[in-house]
Amino acid sequence: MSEKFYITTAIAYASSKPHFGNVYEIIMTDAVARYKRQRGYDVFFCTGTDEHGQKIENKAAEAGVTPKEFVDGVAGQIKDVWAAMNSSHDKFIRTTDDYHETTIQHIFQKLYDQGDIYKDEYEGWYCTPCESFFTETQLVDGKCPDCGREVHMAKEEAYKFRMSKYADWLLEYMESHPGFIEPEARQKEMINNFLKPGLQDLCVSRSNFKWGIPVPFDPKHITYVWLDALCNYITALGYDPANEVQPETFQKYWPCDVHVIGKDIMRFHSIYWIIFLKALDLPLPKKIFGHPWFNFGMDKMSKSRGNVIYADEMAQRFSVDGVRYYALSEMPYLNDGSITYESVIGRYNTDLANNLGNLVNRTVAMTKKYFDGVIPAPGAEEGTDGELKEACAKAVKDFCENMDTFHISDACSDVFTMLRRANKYIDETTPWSLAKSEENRERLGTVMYNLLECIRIGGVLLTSLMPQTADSIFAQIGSDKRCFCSIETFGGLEAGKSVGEATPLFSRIDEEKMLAELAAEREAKMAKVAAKEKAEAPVEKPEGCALIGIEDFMNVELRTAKILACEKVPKAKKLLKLQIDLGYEQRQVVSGIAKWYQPDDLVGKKIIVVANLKPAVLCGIESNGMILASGEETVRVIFLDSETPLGERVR
RNA sequence: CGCGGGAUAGAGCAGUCUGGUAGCUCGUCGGGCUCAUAACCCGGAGGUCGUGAGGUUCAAAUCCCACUCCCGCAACCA
Repeated sequence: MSEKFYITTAIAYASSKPHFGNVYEIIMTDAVARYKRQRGYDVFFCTGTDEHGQKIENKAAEAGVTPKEFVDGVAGQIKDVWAAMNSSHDKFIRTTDDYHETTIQHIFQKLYDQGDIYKDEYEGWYCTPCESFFTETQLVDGKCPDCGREVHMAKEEAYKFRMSKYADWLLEYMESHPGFIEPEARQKEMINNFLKPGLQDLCVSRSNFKWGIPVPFDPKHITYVWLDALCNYITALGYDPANEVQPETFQKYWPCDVHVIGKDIMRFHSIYWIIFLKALDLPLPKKIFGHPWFNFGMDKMSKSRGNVIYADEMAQRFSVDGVRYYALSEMPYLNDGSITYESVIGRYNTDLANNLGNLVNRTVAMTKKYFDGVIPAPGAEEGTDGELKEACAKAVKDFCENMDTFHISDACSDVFTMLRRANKYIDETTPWSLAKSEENRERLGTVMYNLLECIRIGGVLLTSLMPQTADSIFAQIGSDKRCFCSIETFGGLEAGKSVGEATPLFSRIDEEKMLAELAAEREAKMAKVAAKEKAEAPVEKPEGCALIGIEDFMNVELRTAKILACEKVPKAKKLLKLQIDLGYEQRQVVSGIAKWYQPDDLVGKKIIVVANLKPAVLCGIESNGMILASGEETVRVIFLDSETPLGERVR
């Protein structure tokens, strides 16, 4: 019986259609899954959608549909994009699937019964009109990020998971299991940033919105995202703590061999997920791989920049395999990759059309021409035949090593190095010269055979990266020997069979022309976005706050002050540390305006401060007050006339 | 002094663990070939290997030390 291999992607959040950056994960995971299948593993490849949460609830409300209707639509789009990328997943789980919801309730109950989950209070900033809690960092100017109104400290009952109980065990586990998280640097990040400082208990329920899985014994609460979402990896296999015996699928495939995730959610997988599993007394996944992201040129992709690239739209231009190959070959192992149309077209033309496509085309065409399309039997080894064979053997070996360690772009280049060697081999052997005299017939046959065999080996390797292209290669060289076992030694291709039609695999792209088209399209998109913004801008009247009496206002003690000294807070990106003079006393204030003001430019300026604000500590530095400033995207401090006396009350 | 990764030709990267001629892809310039998709093959130019006339060594991109700058993670707009 063959060895199993369970591989997952993170489930995609069903709030909007995924763009090219989001699609890398499914392509990469699919490539690994296909590769493992080829190597004879019994693979289970799972992906899906995360469909609960407040953001979806809000988006649905905006769209005027129920949350379920909303996620049905987006999940459909996501499935379509996955299909457009030719994903071969075995399972697509949705967190709104009934078996998942039931099981999550059982899991919640079990963890509660055994004391890992306990009832507590959640404390945070609460916006009453929005019925929402926010963390410190979510607030915008100390106000509700959604409606801009005042928030206040409030408590709400909530269920928490006792992470602290498992913290020591996990630290010990991570430190004794190098390679558990890859790339290795990410494991260090987790240990140093989260485990060593100590773990906070995690809030696992919410009661301020409804769209989620109800807590079974306390239905006014719903299960908060991470417990719900992460458990998809086991519910998808049929796990349920209520089962006497777990189903065969679960027994067979769990534990997971690798969770492929984006580096941004590493923390949830490597800490919370592992602890949940420990609490459920289940075996741990063998590996978590955190991949980087694609940026557009130097920028993050965003709608307002007009640079969002959708994979399915790209596929219309560059074909599915063009997109797959680009993503796989261009993404670095550790750091973020960058996508530009120049590089997409470059990869496509150089590697796919010229190196691969043209090699197949010229080889098949010559086989047709010189041997009537029948694959000749090879004769004695001569000249650089040995070098070609060595190049093939090396490619197979390197490719496997790189695929096994998720160095996908290196694996890509292993194949193309071999193909380049084959092109060179044609030049070395000059089949067209050999074809001129009958006495070279056997040599010519050997050369053609070697080329076709080399292409076949390439086809086997490319099967996981570019499935459709591989199909086409095998059709053209007239072989269906596609298993890995057939390329362990050179010479698996069967002589005597007929090659197929020589059809170009990838037709070259006119770079200038396409870039012009793309530029025009982008401009149109930008114009649309700009027009939309313009149309919306004047309408955008702030909601404002509730009316207050003069006494409320007078509770805020605003006073004039002068900046005596100012410096950057060393380790902070956004903070400036100011020494201010109120006339009657001097104080230190920390303000998040470093992005807009140079420290020297502020010294001597007069400003307004909130003088009776409770002290706070930011980045380890105490702040006693707040400087008045306006704006969000661009912040402008409110400066006073230089004649203004210090310490005056502002009203 | 929060933790980690990095700086190598115009661009993107390998080489660093295990010191010993600086390499690959793209681009560029020149040549070759004509089977093929103006493709393919060969050659040239282009590098103080971030800085320190630092340290160790017969020998340093590689090991050690100091510094500068970038990036990731964390923290942070009172």
